[in-house]
Amino acid sequence: MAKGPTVYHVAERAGVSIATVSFTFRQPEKVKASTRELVLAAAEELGYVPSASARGLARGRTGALGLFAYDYLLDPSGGPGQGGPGGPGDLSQDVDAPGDREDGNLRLFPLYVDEVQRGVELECWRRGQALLVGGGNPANNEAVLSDIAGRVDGLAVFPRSVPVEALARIARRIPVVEVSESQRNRGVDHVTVDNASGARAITEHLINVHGLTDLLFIGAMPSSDNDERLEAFRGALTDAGAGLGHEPRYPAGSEPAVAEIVRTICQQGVLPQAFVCATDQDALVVMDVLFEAGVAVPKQVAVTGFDGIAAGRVIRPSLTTVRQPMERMGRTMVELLLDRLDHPDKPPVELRLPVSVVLRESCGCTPA
Amino acid sequence: MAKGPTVYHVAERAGVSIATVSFTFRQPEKVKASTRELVLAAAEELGYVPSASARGLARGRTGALGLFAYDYLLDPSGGPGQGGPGGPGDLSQDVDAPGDREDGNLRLFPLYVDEVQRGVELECWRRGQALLVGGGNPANNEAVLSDIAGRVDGLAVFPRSVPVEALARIARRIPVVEVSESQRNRGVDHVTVDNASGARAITEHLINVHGLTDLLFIGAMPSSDNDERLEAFRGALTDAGAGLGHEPRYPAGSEPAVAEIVRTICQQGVLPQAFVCATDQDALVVMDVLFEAGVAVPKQVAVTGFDGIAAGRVIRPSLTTVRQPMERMGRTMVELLLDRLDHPDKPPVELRLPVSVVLRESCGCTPA
DNA sequence: GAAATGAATCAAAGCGCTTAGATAATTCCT
DNA sequence: AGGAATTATCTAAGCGCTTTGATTCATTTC
Repeated sequence: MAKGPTVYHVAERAGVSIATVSFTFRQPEKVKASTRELVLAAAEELGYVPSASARGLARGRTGALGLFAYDYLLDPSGGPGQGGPGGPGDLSQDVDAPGDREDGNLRLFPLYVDEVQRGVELECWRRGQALLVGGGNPANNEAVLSDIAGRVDGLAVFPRSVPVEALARIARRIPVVEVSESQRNRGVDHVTVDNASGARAITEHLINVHGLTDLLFIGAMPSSDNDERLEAFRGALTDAGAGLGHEPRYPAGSEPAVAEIVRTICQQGVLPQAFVCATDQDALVVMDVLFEAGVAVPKQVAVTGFDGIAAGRVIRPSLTTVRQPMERMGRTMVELLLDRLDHPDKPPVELRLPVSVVLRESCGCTPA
Repeated sequence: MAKGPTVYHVAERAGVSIATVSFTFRQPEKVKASTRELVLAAAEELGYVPSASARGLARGRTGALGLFAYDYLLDPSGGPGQGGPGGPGDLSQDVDAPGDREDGNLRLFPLYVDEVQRGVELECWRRGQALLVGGGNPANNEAVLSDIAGRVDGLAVFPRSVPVEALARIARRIPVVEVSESQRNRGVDHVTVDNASGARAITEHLINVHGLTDLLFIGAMPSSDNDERLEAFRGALTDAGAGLGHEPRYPAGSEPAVAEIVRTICQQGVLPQAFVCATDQDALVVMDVLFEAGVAVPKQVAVTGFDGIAAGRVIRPSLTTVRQPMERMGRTMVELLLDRLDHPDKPPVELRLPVSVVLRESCGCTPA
């Protein structure tokens, strides 16, 4: 590509100074209409496109926001450096009809994070904000993160995608907002959901509507969200006067570990009345194993999830779950970031968004 | 945010020149190991994050690729400035269980473009490439586009998201790759699929396997892809010695127009044996209307689509279609872009990727 | 031990834009 | 008409980094 035209070329062509060219684009009202036309025409003829690098350097702001989107599907361990592959491989078979796999790469899409990402994108677009979407790369995660940080004015990150120290380092330079994980990274803004209410509501539903009291809580990865859900689960059980027939099996450590636990339970024939899963993904794993073991859901055992991912309404039986407002969460992250840019000194924000219980088939309800 | 540390600060702290600092990050092997440690330590302590703006300006490259992703769901007319909202509103009800709507904003996700976008992202991440995802905004589309163009070294665009002239203007500065629309924008690289083979194969399937000959081709938006599909459809019919019992209803102009046409056909009781739709989205509209009209698919009439979007395997009956390798297409776009950066003078490339027929329920087949 | 060779570091010139502050061109009054 | 008050434009100083060519330092060779 021939090096493109710059302000200098446009200025010369229009017979004005480079300052006027700049003003024409950044503060049109400061330039006399006739001059503006001149400059615009020159720019048009030359095919001038302002360099964002130069602008960013001069202004001290890049004008873009960043999203660090670790790919949980490539590395289902729940985060970088926490374990190897080996995850929802066979699981996706339930969802994707055979032959629908893309290049042999089984994928379960969109996931929770994907929908949040969608929200971030939509909100940025709505505001005409440039958005840099960075990808976690199991290998050189930190390098990528640092690269992105150097390109943006604010950064949105997903839970456990980044080591705390690295995040803290970035947060010293630019605003950072994290979704979930309210406990960690106390210096940065957070967007979370009301895990407690959700978990309590769905547990009480199982108890009150379906008359189930022997419930087992299970989940693969530890996180503050999951901790809160377990806590509320316990609370609901206690309040209902029901004991813990089955001890929670959380954190199981990984999805294969969850599968193994459920498999063992099936073999020993000590099924609970319901599996209350920490996340939808966990629930999918559980249902997968139950299916293999010939255990009928919800007839023999109920299953519930948490998140509201798309796959949950696709599988049979469809998954009763607690839905997070994922798109809204993404949008909110953008709002917080932009707000923080204007008010760097406001104390850290932690927004909790409401959730809603979605009753489907897996708990025994039959939706319309 | 306090203005962050720069090369100058790091250099001073480490007792070297700024050049050495730069070398430490860009060409580590040129710097003596001991010096490197010194610099790295200083950078670490200071929390130094290199400015991408400055680097970009100095190097003449931003180091990022761009994706211009017009949101077809916000504006289902198929492109900016082609019509208002009003589209798959009720349609998504088939897919989303009630209560699953997000903030009243019915969404059908992921769409064709979303999956291609996914491919672009994954490939960029894999290569550690920064990716700027720009959003089309029905209002100031061109401004946004220009802004993005100024931020990246290469741009991937979706069909009909950008007026030809605007695209041409950009393409003079940086490499551009477009997905589909092989006819337009002849100066830029293209990634397309073998529309003809796909359309022919699925048509022949209807004819040979299901013995249907009275087929109606229908689609909302005109595009070179759809043109090719219609062409192949006609060819298959001719070769089979079957006439056109029903004239193609393409381009219908919009999704509501498609719905209207099908509705009329139902009322007049002149149903074809099958609706061969230009896209999956068209097929979903068709099936939606047929359902309302009480026409059984595939019993009374078969329906086929083209694209292979996720929704197609979710609805009942599931949609027989021609699957495009969407993720691969996205990945290919990135490859082309990077390749083009190294070889600016190679003649324009047009890659055609193969497609595959996916037989599901809507044609009368019953997949495993 | 001096010259020659190679390695490591540095000085300095931009990259294309923004934006004070200075200057020039208009407009408004009296 | 002449000067004050505006308005429009320009001059010039960076913004933080990369990179060439020069310089310095360390090592090798005769």
